[in-house]
Amino acid sequence: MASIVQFSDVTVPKNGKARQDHRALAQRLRPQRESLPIFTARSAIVQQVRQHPTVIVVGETGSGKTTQIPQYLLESGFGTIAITQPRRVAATSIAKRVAEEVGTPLGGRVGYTIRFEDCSSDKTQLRFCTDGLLLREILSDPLLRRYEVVVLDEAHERTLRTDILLGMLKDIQRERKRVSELHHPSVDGACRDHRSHGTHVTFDEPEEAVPVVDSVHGDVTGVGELKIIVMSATLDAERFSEYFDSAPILYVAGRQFPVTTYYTTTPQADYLDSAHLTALQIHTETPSTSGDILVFLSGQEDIENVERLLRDSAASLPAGVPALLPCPIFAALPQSQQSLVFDKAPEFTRKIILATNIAETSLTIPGIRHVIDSGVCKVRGFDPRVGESLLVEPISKSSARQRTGRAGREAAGFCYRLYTEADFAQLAEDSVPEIKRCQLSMVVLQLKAAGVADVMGFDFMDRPSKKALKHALLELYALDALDDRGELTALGRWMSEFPLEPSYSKVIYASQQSGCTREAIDIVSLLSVDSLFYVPADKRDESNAAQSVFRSSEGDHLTYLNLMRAFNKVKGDREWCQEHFVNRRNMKHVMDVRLQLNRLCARLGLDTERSCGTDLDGVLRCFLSGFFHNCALLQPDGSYRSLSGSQTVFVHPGSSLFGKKVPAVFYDQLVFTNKLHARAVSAVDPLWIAQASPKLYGRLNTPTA
DNA sequence: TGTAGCCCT
Repeated sequence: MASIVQFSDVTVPKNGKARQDHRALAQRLRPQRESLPIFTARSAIVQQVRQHPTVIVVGETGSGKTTQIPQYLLESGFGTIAITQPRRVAATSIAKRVAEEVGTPLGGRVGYTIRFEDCSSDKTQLRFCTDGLLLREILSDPLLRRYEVVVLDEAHERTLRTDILLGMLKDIQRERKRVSELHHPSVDGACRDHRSHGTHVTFDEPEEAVPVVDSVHGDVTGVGELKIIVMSATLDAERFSEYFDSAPILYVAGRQFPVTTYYTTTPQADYLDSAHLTALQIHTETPSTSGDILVFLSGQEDIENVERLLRDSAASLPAGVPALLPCPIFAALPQSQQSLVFDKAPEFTRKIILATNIAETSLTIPGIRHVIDSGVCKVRGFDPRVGESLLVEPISKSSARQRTGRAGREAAGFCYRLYTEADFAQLAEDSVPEIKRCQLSMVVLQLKAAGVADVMGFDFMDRPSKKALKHALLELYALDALDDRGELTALGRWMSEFPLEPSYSKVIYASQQSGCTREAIDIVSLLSVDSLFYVPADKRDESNAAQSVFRSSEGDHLTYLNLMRAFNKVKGDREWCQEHFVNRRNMKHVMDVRLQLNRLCARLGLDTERSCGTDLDGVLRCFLSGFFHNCALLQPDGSYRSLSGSQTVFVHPGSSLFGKKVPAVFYDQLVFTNKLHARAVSAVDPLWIAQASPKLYGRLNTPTA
């Protein structure tokens, strides 16, 4: 019997050559692995993980903690390990590197799983995944029993998903400890000691073992304890340690080159002007061989303004000064233009990269030796009373340090902060965690579905405001996802299966009765990206004309549907997208979401082909059953006033209803920038709104006179 | 009348 396992390791004749190649590469990479600063701490790290349920690891960039610690655990006999990353590219690229170092093909012992892409197998022992994916895994496997260790990387970023994971993993760890003791009642310290010292003795299941069934987690037979490793790049590790019952903190040295930091002597009135002048000064006073310049700005508008200033200056540089090449980069920029940042500049030319926060963590641009930090960024905010906002705010100290560090990746560098040292001292130590500044309806639904009955009492590392939690509970109640005792309804359970905000899954639910599931899934998919079009600042009229072919007089939802139909007709042709200013990468994402939703709906027994044909009013009514709280009515003065908040809202200039006057609209989202802007807006009959939510607008149904 | 930081399922 046991020989089956041994054979599978030896007899793979076809891949024999490939396996040798993998091993040879791993051998070649070995000296490099062993020269990493973290290598000397190898046995200390493993020992700490054996001795403690949770360990905090603090390591600077280049310490190798992300690639090495999982391997150390694997080599020491730990079972299956999940390592989470906040970003998809990080999960895939790190998995590739680690597979090379381990010497096995990707998807074998080392693999990754992200949405739409699973490169793992039942052999996979090191699984790199996104934090959001592990969160969803909890819904189908509430104790994460397939993992012996979970490593939470980049925890200092405190993304929404990291924070929920922190709380849920803490719960799971406690629960697994409880059930593993339940399952081995006769064995006290001795057995656990054995396990925790990692002599990797595996115990056979006791013969008399009967399945242990738990009301929330199902059969919990044979569940061992869960090890948690929290990895952070900043020194705020004490908070993680406190949260995990005084977990030990391990510090690992990094490989960052020194960066000289300069401040302005006086506060700057206009950071765009200062950024432009500072970049010019660096460019003219240092040789272009001393590295490229990276400028951090708040958004697209800033970037386009500084780009214009630089282009003007570039035309009149003194003789003998090399050329300069401004390279903008932000998330909404099409991929083809984004990639210019990574291209080598022509000879005697220096790149000046103008970036948003995207260059702070999401991507690393090679060749940077000078950083200019404006000290600001755009921050998403949420207040149940005001709604969402997106405003320019000062960054935190840790964010400033992160930006500075971007100058010292390859050699010693320089950072120019466009604010005074006194202003720096005034900055908050860390940015406010996302969980305290976003809508929580999806978080609450997920927690409820994972069996957390008392959401208000959940052990958050940073607690969102009571007001925000109550707002989410009320919204879920209005959507019929929770009953009047706050318990998950059958519909709420059904909605939690969807990787969507609850409003959208409600729309899909409602579409069954209206007979427009196909249109509902299409439009929900289309709304899953920030922007379907890319409009360059200097081509607004041109793009307006090109996009008018999709425009529906009823609004954006049906306009988007027209776009998808046209996109499918030309099979997503690259040139067609360019001609119509359609963001092809985002459309690709839309089509991936659509496929996933179609499969999920089919699994849940929905007829995904049910279409309403040309009766598109039914589609809009269907959307109201999820968006009745996002409605506005036309006022006598021609403005729109939101129904639930009584605030004046403005139709976004990019909307097909911009400048039009209709009696009532609903919108996908409301964001305050300089004004309250409604994005993705459609016209509806005011009567439909009242009918969509008797709970919220019930009184509107009864005549008052 | 005038415009969207970043990321995830």
